[in-house]
Amino acid sequence: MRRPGEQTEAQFLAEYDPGKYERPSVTVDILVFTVAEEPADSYRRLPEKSLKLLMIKRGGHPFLGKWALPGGFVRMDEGLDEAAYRELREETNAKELYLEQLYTWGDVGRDPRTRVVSVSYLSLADSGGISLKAGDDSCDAGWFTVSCRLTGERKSITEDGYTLTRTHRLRLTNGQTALSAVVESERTLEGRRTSHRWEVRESEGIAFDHAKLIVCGLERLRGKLEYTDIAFHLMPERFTLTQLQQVYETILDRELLKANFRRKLADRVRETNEFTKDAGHRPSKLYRYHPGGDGTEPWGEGE
Amino acid sequence: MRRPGEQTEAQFLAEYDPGKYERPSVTVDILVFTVAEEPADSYRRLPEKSLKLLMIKRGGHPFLGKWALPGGFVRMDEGLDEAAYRELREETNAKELYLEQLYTWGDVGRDPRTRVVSVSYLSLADSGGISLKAGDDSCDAGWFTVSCRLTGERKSITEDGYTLTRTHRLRLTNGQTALSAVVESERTLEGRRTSHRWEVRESEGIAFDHAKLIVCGLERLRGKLEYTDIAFHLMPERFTLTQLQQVYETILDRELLKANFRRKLADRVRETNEFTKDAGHRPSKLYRYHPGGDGTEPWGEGE
DNA sequence: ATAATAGTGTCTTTCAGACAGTATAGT
DNA sequence: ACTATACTGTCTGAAAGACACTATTAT
Repeated sequence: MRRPGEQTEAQFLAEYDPGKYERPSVTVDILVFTVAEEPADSYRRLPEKSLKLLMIKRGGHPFLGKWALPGGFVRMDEGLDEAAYRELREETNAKELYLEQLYTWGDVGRDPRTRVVSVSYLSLADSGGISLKAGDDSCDAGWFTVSCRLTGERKSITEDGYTLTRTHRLRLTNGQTALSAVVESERTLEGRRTSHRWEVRESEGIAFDHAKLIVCGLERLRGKLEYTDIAFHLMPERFTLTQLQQVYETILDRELLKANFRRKLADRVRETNEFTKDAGHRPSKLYRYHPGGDGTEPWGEGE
Repeated sequence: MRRPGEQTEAQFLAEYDPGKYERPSVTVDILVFTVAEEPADSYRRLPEKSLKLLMIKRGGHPFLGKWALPGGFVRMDEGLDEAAYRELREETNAKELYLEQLYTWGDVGRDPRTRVVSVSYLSLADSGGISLKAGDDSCDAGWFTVSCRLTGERKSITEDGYTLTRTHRLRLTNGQTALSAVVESERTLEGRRTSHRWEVRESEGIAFDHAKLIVCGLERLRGKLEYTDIAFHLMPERFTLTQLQQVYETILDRELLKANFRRKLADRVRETNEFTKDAGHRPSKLYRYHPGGDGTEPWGEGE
């Protein structure tokens, strides 16, 4: 860096020694969500839906036997998105998944091995459900039903601002396996300075700090659901409007009024001539996604 | 990773060799925006405002003499946000800046020295303008007036989706120094798969791929302006509603109707007993930010 | 008085929310 | 006939957009 006038850029690059400084490792971690149908209670009732998240059982240290998000180290010759796609292909048989960068986590102590900076991604699979690759000798993958509830909210006003602390209880279940965690989100305003921190308070069965990546990603998924067309990545090619509404309701964890929902999504959807059949009630028209909608897919990356 | 049963986690960690794999470097790059007043034309007219961005002149290779975003390598013992704050303090005298993570850039060839993954941040300074540190021997910092215009938009419909290409012309000026770039954003939908790429087509005087970080960050700033209270970080402690409106207009690059603007922001603002004076016209009431507003600062990170 | 900005009132349109009603398959 | 879902019509109130109007200071 010093005495730059004495070197051309080409000389500088030729003599550059990348080994001079110690560096963090860089990984990608991917939140793969899907909405799946639970077995139906009765021949008439529509099946319930639930939100699922793909987790991988760790086959090595650290956190041996705990469950982690799919992901891994970024190689020197691949971009970040590329690495995320590669990791996805290593775990699943799906090729065409939605993928979007979420947030980058780089706290100092978050991996016991060494300093790790982790770029998290959001991925969505259609409710047909993608198939998982047969587990290698040392690892195992599974879809976990996600439930995340706000269990506490505390706002304390200080003289110069406030602190808003929200406590979330995350539960992941897959058959007899149950994982859980308590994650706190703390938003502070002090004068002009704001900060937002996520902290894992308890974590049972979930590796690393992945519980907070999950809770944070879930909030983002909910947010984006309301102002983008992201939901269609969770749908099969053809679907009924009720199915679409169920996907919204499942993720938002709240009921919506049918008439209003249909009005709002009418311009993002095109009807087909097909109908469902063999349900215990009136058949329902099938629709396809129609992207042109209103054109206002809002800006940028990351959101 | 192999034969995990033979080792405890403690043993594994003790023997872990972080030097085994080659790793990327990790940097932070910060977009520091502010809105500044241009010198007034007449004693009566209100001064015009313009959006400014902090840039640093490179004092070493690579890109010697070009202008880059403030930033630098993340140290092994500091978190990402911490690194961003440290870099900001190294360049400016401001302590209390708004800081928010934006996006992480990790294309393979983006730095000629070595593989660099760069976490970009958005920072806002109030229009009082923060003072810059005296330049070191080898570098120089300055506020550049930002202008970014959409110069082309092309949508091509394919059989299975579409491609939307938008071309932006970015101009940065500071006195006689003028930098410019052409940045393309390409959004593709093919069946279920979507992708979004940013590409720098031309870049005059701007180091690395920073032109695209700037254009992408600017889009995010515009987006967030409309649905968060982010704008108040650009305001001094007390301000008039017209000043606040000017900040919105400057960033959005479009005029707003006064009555509607005031109605919309009424609940985020508290009046004081003070007024401006010595303007060539009716004095204006001064306001303060009132956070409680509607409480709906929407979710998560990044976003 | 005048120029320039400060600030208010109100009309219209759009849209979200709520809810009541009709339609139609399968058993 | 009955059940469960499919689908539509319409009322209300809130908010966005547009615009016209009044108020107040320094020169």
